Amino acid sequence: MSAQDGSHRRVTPAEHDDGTAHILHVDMDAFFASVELLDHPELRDRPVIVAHDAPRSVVTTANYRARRFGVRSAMPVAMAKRMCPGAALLPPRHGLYRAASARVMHILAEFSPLVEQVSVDEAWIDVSGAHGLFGSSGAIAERIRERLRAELGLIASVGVAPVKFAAKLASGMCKPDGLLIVNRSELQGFLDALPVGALSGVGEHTRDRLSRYGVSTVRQVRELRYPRLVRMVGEAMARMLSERARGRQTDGVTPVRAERSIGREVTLPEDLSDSREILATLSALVEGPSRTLRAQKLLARTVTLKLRDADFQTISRSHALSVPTDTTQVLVEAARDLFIGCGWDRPTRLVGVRFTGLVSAEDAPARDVLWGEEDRWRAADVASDEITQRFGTESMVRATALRASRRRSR
DNA sequence: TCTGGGGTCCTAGGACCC
DNA sequence: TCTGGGGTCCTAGGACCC
Repeated sequence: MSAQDGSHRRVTPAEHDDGTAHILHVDMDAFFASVELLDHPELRDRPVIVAHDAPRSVVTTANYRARRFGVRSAMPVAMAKRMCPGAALLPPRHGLYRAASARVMHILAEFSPLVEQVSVDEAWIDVSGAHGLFGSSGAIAERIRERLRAELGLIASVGVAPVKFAAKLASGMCKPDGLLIVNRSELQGFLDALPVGALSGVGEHTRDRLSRYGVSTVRQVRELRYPRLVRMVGEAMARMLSERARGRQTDGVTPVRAERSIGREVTLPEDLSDSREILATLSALVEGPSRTLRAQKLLARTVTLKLRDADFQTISRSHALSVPTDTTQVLVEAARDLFIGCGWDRPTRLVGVRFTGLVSAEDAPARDVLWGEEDRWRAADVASDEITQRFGTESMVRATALRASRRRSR
């Protein structure tokens, strides 16, 4: 409460830093809403919700003024509106946020080459090598916050700790507009007091499981014997929990991580029952991620179809191709085959497609030795990519998708 | 109030190979 | 004649994060 109206700002003075914490976690406060406010200064003092104003839509971000009314991310917009009728509702503009994100990351990169971007609005920075130039970790954290505010008009909270996960915990705890430094000697005490659910990776399910054994704090996790923990939550989760509970983390700040999958999914405005329409939606859906594959010079090995029915039952079906591809037609056919093969006949709420098993197109065997039909489809892709690049993605629509949309509008 | 869309990672069973 | 065990890949489902 006090932190939310700014009267007790949670800022550790930089002098608290004793030189044992070198990882910063920078987390932008209410990022999308803050970026929108730069464009809408007249809304500065009002509750602002970033979300599509549609029946099945959920809240993407809300500013702190709206959060006071109980509005939260992922909450249905209908509910948010009822909780906070005076809020301004702004549709998300992801291009704008990506651009702002790039400016943020650009500033961070000036302090250290070791910047790991986690999402649009978050990054870890390892400043071990930066003290000579910029001073202590605490001092660097302060300078970063000042520059983001002065140059971009954006507020960030920063956590400083000896390991990544603790830095992230710290930034979360001093939000908004805060700075929290956790020195090595303070780390165990800091962790012990936390509920397990505070750890990233521990959600509702794991929390419930642990609570059935009477375990609810990080300290209790630390005091469990390892085999028992494994029985409770499984091997990988146990390993992670056991390490974190002791303040340990082996992986450091890794600047670039290769993408593992590319996909797209849509929740339809109304449930669809006609399988021809679902197929048409699916075909159109494949276009975007296929283009992304080609733009990033990647090939996909596996195609996964995702379907959700009116009762929220969700299934997935996947198929590994014999040869990785980036050809839209091949990917469309794989997706269609999966749909036809699974015998789905329920009213459909969501359709999705995802490509995994990504490999670099450069590493793949040269495909100009291939012959026949796929070559012609590839030529069509090249032409279509050129057109969409010049005139936008709306300019090209697969004929099957077009027929479906005509059918719907009749 | 009725549940988005972009992802990552893990589990578990079965096939297949050595 | 019956049977071990480990590794890897594929598939389906689910937990989790922002």
